[in-house]
Amino acid sequence: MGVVERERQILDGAIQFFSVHGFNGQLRDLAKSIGVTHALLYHYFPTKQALIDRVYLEVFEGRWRTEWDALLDDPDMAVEDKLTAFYLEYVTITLTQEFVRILVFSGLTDHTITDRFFTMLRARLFPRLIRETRRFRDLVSRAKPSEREMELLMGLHGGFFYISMRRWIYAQDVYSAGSHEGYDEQSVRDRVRAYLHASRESFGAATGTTRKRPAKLYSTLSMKPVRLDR
Amino acid sequence: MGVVERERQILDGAIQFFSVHGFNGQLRDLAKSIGVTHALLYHYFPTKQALIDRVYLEVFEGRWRTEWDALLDDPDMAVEDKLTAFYLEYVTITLTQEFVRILVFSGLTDHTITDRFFTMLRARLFPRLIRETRRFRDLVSRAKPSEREMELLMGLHGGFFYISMRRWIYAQDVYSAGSHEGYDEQSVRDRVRAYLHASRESFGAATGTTRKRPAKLYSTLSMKPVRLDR
DNA sequence: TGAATAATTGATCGATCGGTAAATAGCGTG
DNA sequence: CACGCTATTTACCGATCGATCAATTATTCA
Repeated sequence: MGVVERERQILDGAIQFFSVHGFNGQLRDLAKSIGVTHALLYHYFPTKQALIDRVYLEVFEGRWRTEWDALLDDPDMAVEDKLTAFYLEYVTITLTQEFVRILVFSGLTDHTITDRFFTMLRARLFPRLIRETRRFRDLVSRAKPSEREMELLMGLHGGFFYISMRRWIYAQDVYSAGSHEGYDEQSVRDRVRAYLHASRESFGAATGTTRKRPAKLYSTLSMKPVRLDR
Repeated sequence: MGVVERERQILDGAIQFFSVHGFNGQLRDLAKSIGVTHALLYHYFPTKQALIDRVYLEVFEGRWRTEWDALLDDPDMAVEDKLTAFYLEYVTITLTQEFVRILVFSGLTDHTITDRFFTMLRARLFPRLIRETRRFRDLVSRAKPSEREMELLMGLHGGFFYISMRRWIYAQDVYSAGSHEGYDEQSVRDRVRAYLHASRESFGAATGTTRKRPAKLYSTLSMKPVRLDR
């Protein structure tokens, strides 16, 4: 077998294997699951740690779709539809078995992958969600989100993460009677609406230094490529 | 040292140790953290697995406060206050570092503790929360919750679980500027309100076989000790 | 105090597991 | 076919780790 295919095969096998057995899993067992001897692994990866690092890299990279930036920045889309569409994809594409389990394994030991992942969420996702949430209540502001604001968002986000916890960590059979084999759109929408309306109720009108704009005008106004605050 | 104190000491040390290092942690290291030799552990526990089983038992039992049954069944308390009070305690009392980390370690390998814990939640907590949610929308029904109804609830519940995920698995510093050192009451209330109002909006009025009662009457009517459906 | 008993340790075994290296099988090329 | 190179395996090393047990220290009690 060619060196590149074999490496690919080992990597895929390792992702699958480690996501199930954790990084304490034996290389001999991993090799057996691929159908080779454990000594062969050392032909492609110098140490176990090097293999683990590659696994980290593989499951992490490309986990965020660049289209999501555009989706979340789209000024013509209703906030509710946008968040619903996003989380529907996020749950099925990002929160896969391998990713979630490896993320949690990582979180329990070294925090290499969790730290990187959360840094990314804080940079690319949360500011956009906060901005859209404010937009939903006809408010435009670049002010740093209050902790209360963030916690409400974390409630939404964590609720979705919990779906994959139940699925891939606790091995529960999760509701999936929805349309496409993934999670049910209606349930995503329910949660998004709950969140948005609660936000409106809790933080309702703009005061002080924040500016308020009519919804109609704002929603058709092309948003500048938003500088993601910190 | 007396046999009972030593066993207690080993058990406490084991809970702490395993919650940090997982169950692959070496008995020699555990023993060192206690200040004894690893051979001594075998004087109190026949095998490593036996010790692990006791650890499972210890962290699991008493994790659910019996007062919570009464709290959730209290007919005179407003639903919003009740859920807020409950989750505020739940997050600080149940979702401790040792418990959450051991729960997750268990979930990643054998599912002994997660299965038991979820069985308990499904028996003691979720039916009560569904009942109270329905009560909030002036509805009394023993009908099996629809999957949509359950998923909305899972969104709330999972959001709270996510707090301890961030804290104890991902080692993020979580919002805790609230009153008592635990989680902030306002943020709990925000989420509970979001959930309850979304429930009212989504499932609003009673139809078909379900019965509807005036809120006033219902809220002062002493609820029979509720049979927890399955 | 001293013998009996309990608590604790040190030494050791055997299996596991990451890593190494020599031997072998497979394969392309002149 | 033979040569050379790569892919793969077999055998082995050394450290780790659960488990055992005889030896040693502490404790109890007559």
